[in-house]
Amino acid sequence: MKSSSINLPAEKIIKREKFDESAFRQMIRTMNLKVTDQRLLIFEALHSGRAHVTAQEVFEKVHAVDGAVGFATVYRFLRSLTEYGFVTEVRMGGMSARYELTPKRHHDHLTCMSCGKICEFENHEIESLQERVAAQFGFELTSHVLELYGHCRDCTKAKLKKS
Amino acid sequence: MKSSSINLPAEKIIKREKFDESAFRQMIRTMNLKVTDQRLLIFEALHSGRAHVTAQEVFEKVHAVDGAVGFATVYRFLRSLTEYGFVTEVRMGGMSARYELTPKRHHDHLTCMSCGKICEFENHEIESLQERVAAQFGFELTSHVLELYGHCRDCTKAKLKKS
DNA sequence: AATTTATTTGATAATGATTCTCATTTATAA
DNA sequence: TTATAAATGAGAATCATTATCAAATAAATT
Repeated sequence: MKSSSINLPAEKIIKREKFDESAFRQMIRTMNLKVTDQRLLIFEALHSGRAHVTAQEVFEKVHAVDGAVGFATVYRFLRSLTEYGFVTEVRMGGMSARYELTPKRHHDHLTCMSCGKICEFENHEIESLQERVAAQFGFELTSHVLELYGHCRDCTKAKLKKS
Repeated sequence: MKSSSINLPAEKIIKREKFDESAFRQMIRTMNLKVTDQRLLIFEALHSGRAHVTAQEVFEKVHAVDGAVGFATVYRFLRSLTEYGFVTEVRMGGMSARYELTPKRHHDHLTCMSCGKICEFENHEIESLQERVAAQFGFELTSHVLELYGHCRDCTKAKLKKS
């Protein structure tokens, strides 16, 4: 899909906790799945580098380590992880899904349409207003998607300079 | 895509203004496009029936009137309309895009995951909190997606009765 | 350690949504 | 009425994702 959407360029690598293999093994067992090298590699790929990756990107990282791993395995496992909530799926427009290890704290995203930078934020006021809206309509809320799009300071400046 | 997502069933038909062909002709000219029967049919399809339709659904409605109209024409025109903002694209998870004639007032959606009902709402407090968040990160906001998911009163009741 | 068995895997085909191609048709400006 | 750039429709192409299935393997059991 070439489409109207932006193509995300590099994103800053975020500082992250040390890779804890045994924790991942535990998660896999929690899902009633078997611990395999492929699955550990997928976890490793999710854990290092940029926070929001496509299945394709995960595949490429895993493939670089073990060229025998196939697409299907990556997609399959990402799906399981998403179903169990260990991984969160983020979608922007019609682009391919991006995945991240579910963060401890819930957060939403603010994306720069120029450079692709993604900022994470949490805002309790917004959350509770959402609950209120749902209640007004008699809904029980199960989840939500809040994605903000705009231009970051650097890109706004850069654009001004050009014109 | 069978996937994890729900398949939207029927949605209440919303009361809408009278179909105004000349207004649509005007919009087409504004886009620097030519007025064709196909395009008027597509407008007609968007204007009547449920508010949020897929390209496929639009195609079927148009096709029922004129069996000669093709997919491509529908997709192409929906894209133009979306680019010019006359139509708004709504996406839920990995499902196919749904389109609606851009409403006069901006609004967001609250969707029932059981029956597919879509409620529209607007909440200025949420909007301005979004602006505040963006400002905190030095972003200029251009757009946002806020989709709430849950279960409507009827479906919640129905589920309770079953168990 | 060897055996068993249900899972998992990878290659590849299939799918579904959407876009592209291109020869033909058509709206509209002149 | 004509000229011509734009629009159309049929079908191929693409892209992300999922399904299929025979071969490989984790882990429970002997």
